[in-house]
Amino acid sequence: MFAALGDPTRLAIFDRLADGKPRSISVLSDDADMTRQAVTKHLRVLEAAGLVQNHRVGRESQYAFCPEQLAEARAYLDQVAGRWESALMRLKSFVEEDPA
Amino acid sequence: MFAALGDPTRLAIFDRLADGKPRSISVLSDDADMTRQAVTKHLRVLEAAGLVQNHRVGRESQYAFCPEQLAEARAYLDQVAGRWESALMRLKSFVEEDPA
DNA sequence: TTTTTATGCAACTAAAAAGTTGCATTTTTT
DNA sequence: AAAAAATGCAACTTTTTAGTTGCATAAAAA
Repeated sequence: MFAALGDPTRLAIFDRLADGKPRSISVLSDDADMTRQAVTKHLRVLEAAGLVQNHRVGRESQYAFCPEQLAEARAYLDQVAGRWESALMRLKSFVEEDPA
Repeated sequence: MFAALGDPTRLAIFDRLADGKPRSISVLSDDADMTRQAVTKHLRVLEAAGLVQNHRVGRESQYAFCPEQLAEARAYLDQVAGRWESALMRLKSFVEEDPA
């Protein structure tokens, strides 16, 4: 999922969808400087990563923001940051111990 | 920087360094199932993304966890999540308004 | 000082990702 | 019914990324 957000085009699409409004492939392709097919591929990568959801309505396929995986990514980063913090703490108390 | 964490090998290295202990390239290569050179490349990608820091001591080059960019990533995800939340709020109040 | 250990550089190969093109299909619109 | 709009599928090219190999160098150890 970091890989999915790692591509600038995908990050831009994801960011754009964060306002909650679902958008069709063609709408998302309009202001991208690449083919509709390329955008389609990116959307599928985002979908596979669980970052967006897709449902077909009539002839168009709407992609919408999906918050679950986002939360998971945040949780992971928090966990790493937490480990780092406690490592710092241990280091600190090690330095401060044994004043003799 | 999402791209840097997007590779499983790099994520593993990064995760491992989160205990705060700096490690040399060879130490990090020992239990990786790839060449030392490959690990070196990954470390440089992580360094370029500001996720780890490197400093040479004697003949070995020690890589250590670097928290700044991590915080930035968290901030970004928080911001996206925040936008999503307020979009939900607006939608909710739109639905609830105008009971007439 | 000879030998090991830890690393860097550069050229190369291989594989995955990004993007394009052409054509077919389905749903709207006219 | 015919035309237009929105997609999907598949094959293909291009670019990047991952990983390897061989050789050179600097520091530490014997």
